[in-house]
Amino acid sequence: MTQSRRSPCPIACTLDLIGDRWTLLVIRDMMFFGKQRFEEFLESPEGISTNILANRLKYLEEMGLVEKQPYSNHSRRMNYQLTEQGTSLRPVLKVIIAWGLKHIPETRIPNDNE
Amino acid sequence: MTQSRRSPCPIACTLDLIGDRWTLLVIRDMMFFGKQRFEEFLESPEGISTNILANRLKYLEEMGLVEKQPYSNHSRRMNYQLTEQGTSLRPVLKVIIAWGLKHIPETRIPNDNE
DNA sequence: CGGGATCCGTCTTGATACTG
DNA sequence: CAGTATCAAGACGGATCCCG
Repeated sequence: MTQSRRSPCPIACTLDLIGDRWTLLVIRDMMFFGKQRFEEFLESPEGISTNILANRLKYLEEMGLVEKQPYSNHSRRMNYQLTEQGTSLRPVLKVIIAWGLKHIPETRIPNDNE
Repeated sequence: MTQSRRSPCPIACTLDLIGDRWTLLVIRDMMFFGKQRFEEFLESPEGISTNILANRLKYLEEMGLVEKQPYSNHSRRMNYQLTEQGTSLRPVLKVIIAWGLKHIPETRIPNDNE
């Protein structure tokens, strides 16, 4: 995952961060649905599997887009929250949503876990 | 490649189209550098390999984002051009460029084949 | 029970060699 | 020049296991 960059191009570098089929969906769940826990991400309709989710959360944490905090002292619950860096992706998500809604038939804003 | 959709979410569906490490770079080359031929895409600094490029071009054509035309009657040269659908991705590219420039160190607008 | 880690079969990726 | 064939390596998806 820590590949050296392919070029100085901001598109190439951004794709190295979030250019796959899952990462932005995890960020979507945090940003628009307020999800914070491992199990909540698993409930999303796309059906991410546990190893992929764990991998992406760890990578997002390493890249500084997500912060992990213990939920309390006495449980293993973890909270995953967007950092400021992560939140700054909102315009990217917004424009992708707009493009998808306009150009891909039968897409629509889903509910929480639909 | 013709997977059935994971959900009606516009983000998920858009990622199924362009959510990988190469597709948007090919579109970048067409949109901002005016590249049209197979060989030109190969010259980009990220170093896409020929089978990946052929695969992505074919898929983009199938999805209606790119059109392929013979360059002339007497050569095998092909021209790849963005369709209107493909061109409509410009705002997506723009916001990704802006995000990358701002949030990833040492990124910059590259020249043609740099 | 929640949050993973591990294993395994399958699918995808990518580098290279090869072809018309 | 514009791809296709081949093949190794890696990613994915699912199931299972493990640990507090």
